[in-house]
Amino acid sequence: MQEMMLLDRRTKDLVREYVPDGDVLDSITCFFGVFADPTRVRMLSALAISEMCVTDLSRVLDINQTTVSHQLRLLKNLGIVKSERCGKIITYSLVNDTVNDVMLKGVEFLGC
Amino acid sequence: MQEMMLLDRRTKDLVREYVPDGDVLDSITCFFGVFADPTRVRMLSALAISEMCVTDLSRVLDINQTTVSHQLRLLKNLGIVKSERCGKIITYSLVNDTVNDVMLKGVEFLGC
DNA sequence: AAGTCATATTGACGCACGCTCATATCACCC
DNA sequence: GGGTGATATGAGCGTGCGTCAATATGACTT
Repeated sequence: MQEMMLLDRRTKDLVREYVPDGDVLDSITCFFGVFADPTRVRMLSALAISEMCVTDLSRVLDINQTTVSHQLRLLKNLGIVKSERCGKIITYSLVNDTVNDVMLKGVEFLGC
Repeated sequence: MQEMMLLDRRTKDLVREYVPDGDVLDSITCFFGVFADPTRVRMLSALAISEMCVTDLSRVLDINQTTVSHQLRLLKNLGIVKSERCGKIITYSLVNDTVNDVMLKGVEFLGC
């Protein structure tokens, strides 16, 4: 009935200090979950090229308008995209470049 | 019955050229999906501190051994972690630093 | 005010995924 | 070979989530 760990005390302390948990962990998983869906990745990649309105996104990517609207609201709530109304057209764009950097980091790892 | 797009032809071409699809898109979403789960993020954060065996990971993070083993297999299949057997102990570690970089990029965006 | 286009909302459905339990395999030591 | 600790596997379960259809709201034009 052994219950020793191979880990030394110092490593254990580092783990307890640096491994995220609670709200921080939630934020992290939630953030990366954004890029775990093909529809959102395509939308964000498109927005990285140019700001766009809902209808154009829907047409150029061939995704249902309802779905695009749905996902844009989600992305906006997470502070990843912003919107600007101009008459009846609402244009969406990335809040900043960090989001695109993250995607590129992923592509870098994948080597494609 | 309008069906004009606001997008110019050039932007449309860029979208068709640069927005990922097919296998590349699958790889991307699959990769980021790894970080969309709290258990995996905790495991990877721990492995970023030090290589570890299954049991230690399980104990130091308070996660069922079975769950740890399942997730490690998944991470190994994706080329994110590697393992080295030494007797009956199998030590797992990150394949390279890029994975940790990705997590840090996420944290950078979140500002926490 | 009516018509049309742009966008948003709601609800229902289906599916993928992570967790857990039970069990199996593997390696070491006496 | 039997016992024990370490790791892996497989099946079942619950649930969260993305999509779509239908509908609603909003804004402009004539």
